[in-house]
Amino acid sequence: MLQVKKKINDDFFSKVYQVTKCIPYGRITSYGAIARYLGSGRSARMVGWALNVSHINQEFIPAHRVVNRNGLLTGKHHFGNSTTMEQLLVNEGIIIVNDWIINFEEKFWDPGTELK
DNA sequence: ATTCTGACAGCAA
DNA sequence: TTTGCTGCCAGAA
Repeated sequence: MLQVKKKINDDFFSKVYQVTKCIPYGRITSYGAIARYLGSGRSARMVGWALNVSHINQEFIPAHRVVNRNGLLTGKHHFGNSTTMEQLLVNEGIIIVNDWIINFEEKFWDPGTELK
């Protein structure tokens, strides 16, 4: 059918939510890692897009644990207050200085490796 | 229907 | 090395 309405519930977004919700406490990952895990390595933008609408989701999505591959809190501005994301991460043991995750590699959590 | 944008990432110059 | 463009997919105007 032409009008096959894609259900967001079973879409790329949902996968992003699943993976994101699987991120353990005190761990972080990158958009690219998630995108790669989903099969589209270069569709990292979609991951960010999904997280953008994740706040509409009923479940709490630890989107603050998802940063770009540089370990920079690029999406901190989308958490209401610019400090919310940083606060949450710092609260989980992530060391952040000037929006940069110092122990990024240390706390990095790869869905493709950790999750299966 | 077409165009632009978007919480990225990779590659080229 | 740094800067900039392109690719990716989906949604909004």
